[in-house]
Amino acid sequence: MERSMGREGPPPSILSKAFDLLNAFNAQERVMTLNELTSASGLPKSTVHRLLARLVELGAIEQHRSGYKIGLTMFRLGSMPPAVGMRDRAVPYLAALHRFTGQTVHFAVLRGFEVVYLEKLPSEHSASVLSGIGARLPASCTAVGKALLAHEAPEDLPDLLPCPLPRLTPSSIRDADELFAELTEVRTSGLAHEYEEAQPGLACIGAPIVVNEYAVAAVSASYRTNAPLPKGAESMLRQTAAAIASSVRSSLESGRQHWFPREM
Amino acid sequence: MERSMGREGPPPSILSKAFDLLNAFNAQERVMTLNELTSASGLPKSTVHRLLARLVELGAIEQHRSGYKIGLTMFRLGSMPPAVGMRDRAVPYLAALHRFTGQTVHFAVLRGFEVVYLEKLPSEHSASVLSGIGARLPASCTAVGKALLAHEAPEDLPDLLPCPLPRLTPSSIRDADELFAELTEVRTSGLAHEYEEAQPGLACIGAPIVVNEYAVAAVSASYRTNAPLPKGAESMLRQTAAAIASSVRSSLESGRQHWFPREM
DNA sequence: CCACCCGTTCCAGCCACTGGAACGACGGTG
DNA sequence: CACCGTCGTTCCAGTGGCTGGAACGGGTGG
Repeated sequence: MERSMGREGPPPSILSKAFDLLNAFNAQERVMTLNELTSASGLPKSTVHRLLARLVELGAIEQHRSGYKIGLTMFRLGSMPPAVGMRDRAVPYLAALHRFTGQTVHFAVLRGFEVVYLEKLPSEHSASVLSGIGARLPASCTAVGKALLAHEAPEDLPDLLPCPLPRLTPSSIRDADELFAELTEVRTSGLAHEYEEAQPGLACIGAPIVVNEYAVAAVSASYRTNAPLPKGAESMLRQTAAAIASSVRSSLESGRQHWFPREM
Repeated sequence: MERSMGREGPPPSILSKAFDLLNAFNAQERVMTLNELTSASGLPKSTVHRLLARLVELGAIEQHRSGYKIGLTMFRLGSMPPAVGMRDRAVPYLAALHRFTGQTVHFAVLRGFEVVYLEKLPSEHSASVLSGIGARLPASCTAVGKALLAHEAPEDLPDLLPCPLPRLTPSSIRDADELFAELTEVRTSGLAHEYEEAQPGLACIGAPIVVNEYAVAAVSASYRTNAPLPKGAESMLRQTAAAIASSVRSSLESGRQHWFPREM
């Protein structure tokens, strides 16, 4: 279908199809039927059926009265990335920040030029489904992303930046130099800001979690543009980030894990 | 290798090998090298190398300075099973129980004849690595397992029970009738007990989380056999289970999810 | 300098994978 | 009751992705 062009795509392996299928599940409808999966994944029905049977056998998918859902094998594997350990350490502090601000709190790491959300504590009235757990967003459009990019080695940045910066709203940064300017400001102030750059009507303050000179993750608190954050939010955010950083730092020293923080 | 016998195993697909590889990662050493994975998975080195390359491309595995670790794609998928939503609802109550008892708290669901641990809040001095998050244990050897089995339809039980009951210690139940007797007692008392049946020196009290006549999950608190639980532990356990049950129940009514609880 | 371990690459043969098409079971409709 | 649409399931011959032993190169240590 997309190989009609001269673009010689990589030969589709059964593995990539399997993950296409798994990725066809979305967080909203956690139980999907075969035909839904067929159209959502774009694979031939016959192939989907065969793959489902195999994946069920492996526990990656479970049958749910004539429907399918992600299985607990995926849950087991999904709790194994090193970053998850960091998330677990951070959660209590995130909860405190969440209680204090009453707004949506995010916790994310950087992968390439994207942020990946490891935790999200939603505010009461959160209709937003962007930025669910595990979701990826362009770093330049989010407060956590700016906080993380600001602490990357400046010489690495040009390699990371996609040539036309991806944008989620008209307010999203479009110019690389403008981004650089913001990043240096983030580095001095210790806080990153985002105003309707990811989603209209929403803004965000973010703080990096710095360990060994690197930002291993970032926290943020978002707020509606028509209802500002409580007064002490900024300092609370700083405290949260600092507390998580020292927790991570101590786990590096005492723990048996000898990897460097930047590779979470 | 295991096809030397007349046993005609199912033809090994690339998918099963991929999951063999993923399952070769264990929670302790979260970053593994190619040769470690080769021997841990039992696959030919060449195959492992090829699979790793593909899985890295898909984000299922990430490279970590000449090592490999589970990637965040797995994290994303691993947060999608419906049971995870239930876990998130339960965690605050589990934390309260954990604070009260000071001992290891478990939260698990039933899959076939095995329990799968969705959450584990370890006590201070927990050396035990059995029953990590996502791990599976024979239901008959654990308190959560007994609590869950007790609320299964009695006519389904014989199909679930493996013919020789799997045992983890000399104290593990070996007789099916003995198990049945215990289950009826669990049903009347509302609590399940386990004494050195999963691990020597450890015991457990478990309570089912009952919604719509079915046990959708179970909680347990474990304790050393030489240091009994605090006095109010049993009633606290009951309260915890009841609180989680009503939370789940309300999420079923208000929520958009219309599946039956037993299929978590 | 050699021995050893690790990760990487190569390649011809085979067989698992492919996906269009046909089938049978429901459930709603005229 | 006949008809139609939808869903899950099964079939099958062609083919190209998978296979894994073996050989290669780079690094470390003895």
